Amino acid sequence: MVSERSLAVLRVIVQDYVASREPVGSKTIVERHSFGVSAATIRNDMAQLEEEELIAAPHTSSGRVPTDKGYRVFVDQLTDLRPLSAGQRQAIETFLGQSVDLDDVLARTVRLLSQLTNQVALAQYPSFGNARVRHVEIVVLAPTRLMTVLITDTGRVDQHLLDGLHGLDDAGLSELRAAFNEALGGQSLADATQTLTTVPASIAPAHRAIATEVARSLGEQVAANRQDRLVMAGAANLARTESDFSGSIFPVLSAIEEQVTLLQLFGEMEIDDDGVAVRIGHENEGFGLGETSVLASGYTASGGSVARLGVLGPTRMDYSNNMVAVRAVARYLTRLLADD
Amino acid sequence: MVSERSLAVLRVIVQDYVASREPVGSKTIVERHSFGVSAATIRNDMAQLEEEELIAAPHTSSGRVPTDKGYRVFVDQLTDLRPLSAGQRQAIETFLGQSVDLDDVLARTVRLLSQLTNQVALAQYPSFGNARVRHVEIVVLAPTRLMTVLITDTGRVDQHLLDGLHGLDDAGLSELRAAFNEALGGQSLADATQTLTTVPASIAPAHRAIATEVARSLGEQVAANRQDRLVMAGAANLARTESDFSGSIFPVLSAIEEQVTLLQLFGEMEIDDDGVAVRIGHENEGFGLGETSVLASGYTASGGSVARLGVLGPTRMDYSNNMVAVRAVARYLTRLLADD
DNA sequence: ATTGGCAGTCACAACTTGCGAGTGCTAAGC
DNA sequence: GCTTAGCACTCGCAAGTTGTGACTGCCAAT
Repeated sequence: MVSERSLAVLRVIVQDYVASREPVGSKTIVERHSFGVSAATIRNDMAQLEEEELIAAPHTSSGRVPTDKGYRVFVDQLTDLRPLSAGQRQAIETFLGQSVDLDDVLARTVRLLSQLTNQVALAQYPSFGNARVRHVEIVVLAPTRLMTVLITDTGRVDQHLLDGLHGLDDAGLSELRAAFNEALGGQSLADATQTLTTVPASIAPAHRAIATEVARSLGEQVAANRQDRLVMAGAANLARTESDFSGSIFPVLSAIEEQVTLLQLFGEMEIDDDGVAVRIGHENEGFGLGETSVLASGYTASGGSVARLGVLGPTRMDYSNNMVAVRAVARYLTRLLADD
Repeated sequence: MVSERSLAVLRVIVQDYVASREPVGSKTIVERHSFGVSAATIRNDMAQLEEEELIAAPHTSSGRVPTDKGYRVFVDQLTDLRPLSAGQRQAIETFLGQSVDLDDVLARTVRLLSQLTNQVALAQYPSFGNARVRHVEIVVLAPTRLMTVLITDTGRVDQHLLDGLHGLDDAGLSELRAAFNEALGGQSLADATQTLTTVPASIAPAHRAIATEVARSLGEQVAANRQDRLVMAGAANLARTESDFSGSIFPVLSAIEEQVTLLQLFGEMEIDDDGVAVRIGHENEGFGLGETSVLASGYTASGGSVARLGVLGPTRMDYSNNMVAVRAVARYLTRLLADD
């Protein structure tokens, strides 16, 4: 079992190592922190911590470095995150307050978060949730090519191309447009999926084939709401912290370009009430991110749907500070998007 | 003046250096290429090239490396770019052919291009050009918050949020929706800007204030068509080629996150008929990209508007190969987007 | 349980050395 | 006049060497 003081020692080891990037030894600890005991005692505690695999020595007779397990214990012990400074709160409000649309809100959010944390920031687009169909538009791009546009009352807009269609005239187009809008307008997306299949039957035979295609296309758009998109900012911060990665940052950059991977990773993280979830180092091994940690929180969009946002960086990061930033931004975003 | 053979020597120096990343000496040249002369002669030619500042020696008595000026001469001499292999053509077609909408086309394009070149690939969204208004939608997100959506017949969709509005009921909303669609539908964007200002006058006084706001919002959307967006892929390739940059890749990554910068850079590049423009090294100094080269070509979108696409990478890159890839993808994209 | 002391370990930086690649120059050859 | 062989010279780089300093682990004393 690790003593209370040993945990305190772990804490300062993590803090000092994160701050200085250098293995920390017993002597530095007693110098920089007032433990009221001698270096030798600290050494005994460190032996305990090493026994439990919370810290490790990069090479014999050098200072110690936290292991992933050590970071985990450290993070789990963090309970009272101290709030942001007034200036930082101010920055969030002024920066996000000027957004013009959802795209803009999220773009600004990730830029802000990456600046607050000096890490890569990620945000997931909110899913449709219980949105309703606001309007359906069918646009002719070329004689045989159409685009369908689906607008929901949560402000999301989806487009889809259709090609290789024949025999559609202006009258038919009007008929289709009217029929789909009539049938779908105001319906929830869940209902719309059902309704869609019945529309083609009500269309004049001459255009029924096209109607079926359009229905299929819209169906895909409705279905597509689940595979959300992701916005990202601050990838340059990875280059700054490059030396925290054993090899090149190439695999890390590759991994974060794969949005699918990140969405899956986000999806696996369980966020407890109002908090921030943390995945550390090897816990992300399967995603090609074994040397990075991910912090995530959730925000609520106007439709009531919950989406994720967070930061990603080297295992050696300032967890305390970054958790505060992620939580604060998530909360503010929820407030901003709330139906006020 | 540089002799004909000296230029040939420059050519092989560039090729060998790009391939091996090592300064190339006179001996290696005669070994690997059949010039029919001895190393000493090559040395004389190299002295000529050095005189003209086309090559330089990293340190006394080591092989030579092309200067930016050397790359420039090399690129300008490239005339007959040999076409892509059949397999690569096939890859382009199958990969881009499955796209579902414009977002998807461009996302696939940059991914493809970054794979073909092993560099960072960029593509600019086509601007509205001479598009026409297809439909205007006004969506209520919350009692005092609206979203305006503008759809054009080129398939572009723009959204904009409005906040702090009061006194809008369902009837007013219908009136606005009808009035704006009636007034704008089918108009070119240039005309729409004028028309917009006249709409509020036709609205019942109770909603005129809101109508003015909506008109302003739509006006901004029309205006926003000129500041285009950019998509990007393959940033990880920068990490792969990291050693080609003198310091860290941090400044480079920072620079390419600034889309404004890149759009400006693209804007400054003049693309001659059906070709590929190249900016080398220090020519991009002002953009914080003094150690990178940018290749760009243009493609034509359905509206007839021309947008840019290209790749960015370290000065030491395979210009020949990459120019071929950029040109081929640009051409295919134009064909794909053409009204066929 | 805590402490001072001490021997032992090991990474790292500074320095030295030898090697090899490559150049520039000169004088002779075609 | 262009080309060539030969040779002295220059350096970067890798390998080997040494000294230093930071730590640890253990032991005996408090």
